[in-house]
Amino acid sequence: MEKVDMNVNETRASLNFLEQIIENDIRNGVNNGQVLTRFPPEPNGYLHIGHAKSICLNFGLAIKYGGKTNLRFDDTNPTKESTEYVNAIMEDVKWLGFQWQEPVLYASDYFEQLYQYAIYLIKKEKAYVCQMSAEEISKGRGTPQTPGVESPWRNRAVEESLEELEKMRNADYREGERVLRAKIDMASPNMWMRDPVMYRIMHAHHHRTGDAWCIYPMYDWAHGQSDYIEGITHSICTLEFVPHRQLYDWFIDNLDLTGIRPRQYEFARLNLTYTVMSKRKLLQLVEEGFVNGWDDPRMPTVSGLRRRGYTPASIREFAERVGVAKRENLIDVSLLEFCIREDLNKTAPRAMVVIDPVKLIIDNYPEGQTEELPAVINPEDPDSEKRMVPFSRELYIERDDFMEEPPKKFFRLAPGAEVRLKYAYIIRCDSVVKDKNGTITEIHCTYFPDTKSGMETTRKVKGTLHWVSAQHAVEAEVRLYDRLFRVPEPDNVEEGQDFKDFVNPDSLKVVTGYGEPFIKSALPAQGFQFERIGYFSLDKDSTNGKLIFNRTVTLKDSWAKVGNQC
RNA sequence: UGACCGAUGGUGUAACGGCAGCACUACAGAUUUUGGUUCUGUCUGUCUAGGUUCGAAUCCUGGUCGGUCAACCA
Repeated sequence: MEKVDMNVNETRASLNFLEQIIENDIRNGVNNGQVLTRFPPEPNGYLHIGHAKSICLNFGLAIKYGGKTNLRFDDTNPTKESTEYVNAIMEDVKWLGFQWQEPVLYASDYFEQLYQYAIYLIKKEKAYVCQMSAEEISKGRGTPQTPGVESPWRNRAVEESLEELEKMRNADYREGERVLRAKIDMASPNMWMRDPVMYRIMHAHHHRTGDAWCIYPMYDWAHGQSDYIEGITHSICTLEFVPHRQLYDWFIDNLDLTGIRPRQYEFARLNLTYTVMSKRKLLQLVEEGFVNGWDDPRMPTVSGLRRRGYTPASIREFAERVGVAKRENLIDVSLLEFCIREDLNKTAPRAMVVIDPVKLIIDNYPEGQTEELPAVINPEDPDSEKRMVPFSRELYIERDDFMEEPPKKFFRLAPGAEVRLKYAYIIRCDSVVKDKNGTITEIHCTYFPDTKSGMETTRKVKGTLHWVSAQHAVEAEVRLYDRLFRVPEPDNVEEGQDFKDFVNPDSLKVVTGYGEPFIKSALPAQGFQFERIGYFSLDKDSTNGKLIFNRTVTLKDSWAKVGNQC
């Protein structure tokens, strides 16, 4: 007995508030200790990193406590929803590594049941058909400080409301002419209790139910009931739904339901610096051509992150580190970047690629000679295999790796300086050739044959450079991605300013670089690390037979640092 | 100035009446065939005023600050 308590206390120390709630419920035998959560996206856009947090939470909780998670599409507003979004969402959830309880569910599966529930409430005199206009209803609701006024239709006969509702369903009315309202309390301090709308008329084609319905339930009249029908135990949503909870409970109470009682809990949604997270705004970026689609690698969408080289594990880790609480937060993107670096560092194959090439010629290396030098594919992996890298007299190195007049702490190549070429020899720079504009076109060096990689040598160098053999190099089209926004809080700019004014015009650059032949054979491995340049991944796109890489410029990488130093 | 939610380093998040801890960031050092990785260290924190208590980040009261709510969106 004592031992159990101690264990509880020990594990408790690291539990978030939702885990505490669930453990309490299990301990108290609530729902026989069953846990069934749900992830309920509206299919009106692609999932973003904020949804990923919710997914990890809902699925993670169920996994931790031996439960299941439903995937339910909250498809109650046909004008905004589509099958394209449904499919994209399913793909993203699967890609993140989670399995929902089959089958996939839809709020629209319950339209008939909801309709019957509505009849029940009308008969109980807890709902009525109102024929005020949207504007009148809104006005009648009052303000948070002042009570609203009751609708003149509020106390109409039950039979009348029943008939009206049927007429609504039978398309006897145009949009806006009738709504079904719950009869609660027009003076409630909670605006959502002032006779909220349950059904509205929409003569719209639904992506699943087609034209079967012309009345559609509102969120509040669909969500809790869907939870109940499915037997959801813990219905977890974001903080802005806190005021809805009272209504959520009211519907369930007044329906006199006797099954598993779902409970709503709220957590703070994710906010990220330099990132817009609202679906509405992301849709604008897509529609107005700021990006090339929902899955543009600069987008904070799950599909965008995927194309950018993020792994499912890194996103799950991020969700874990971000934590769960009820206070507003603004997470630094550097945490997300840390998570992908941490993952890729352990798993990503390495290769050398030169993005901004300048030719380096080793004058004392025999013309026409080629050597195959062994290189480690992944130094973090003890079992890593080796690849052979061709070496010859003419190489490309990074333009930034050479400075004619180096500052004091510059460890790389400069006139008279010595550096090691990774996996190869130590070289010394003797001279440079420039074109008429003063741009360096060739760097001439001497190599020391007795410094070949693996040999003992007394020569000490501070710098090591990556390189590719000019004649063997594979040409690669490289896409460099920077942050989409220039400001930390694009969601929160000053009044009168548009978040789109802060889109970074340089967020995408396409350049041609040169890579080892190895990268060609390693296709289509996901997640590359290029020596000293940073992490790359292969994009799905491949045009003109060229290799396309995503470069995550915002990831920590010394290449960018050097750029800043100069 | 209605109701509700919240307030712990630059950023997140723990501590549930008993030593304010962890991670990210930043900076410094060590290692390094890339300035990466790895390792070590440093800086910085309980919104405020009272109260309860041997003892308060934690409980109570007032204040301050931030957020949410008046769609026939979700």
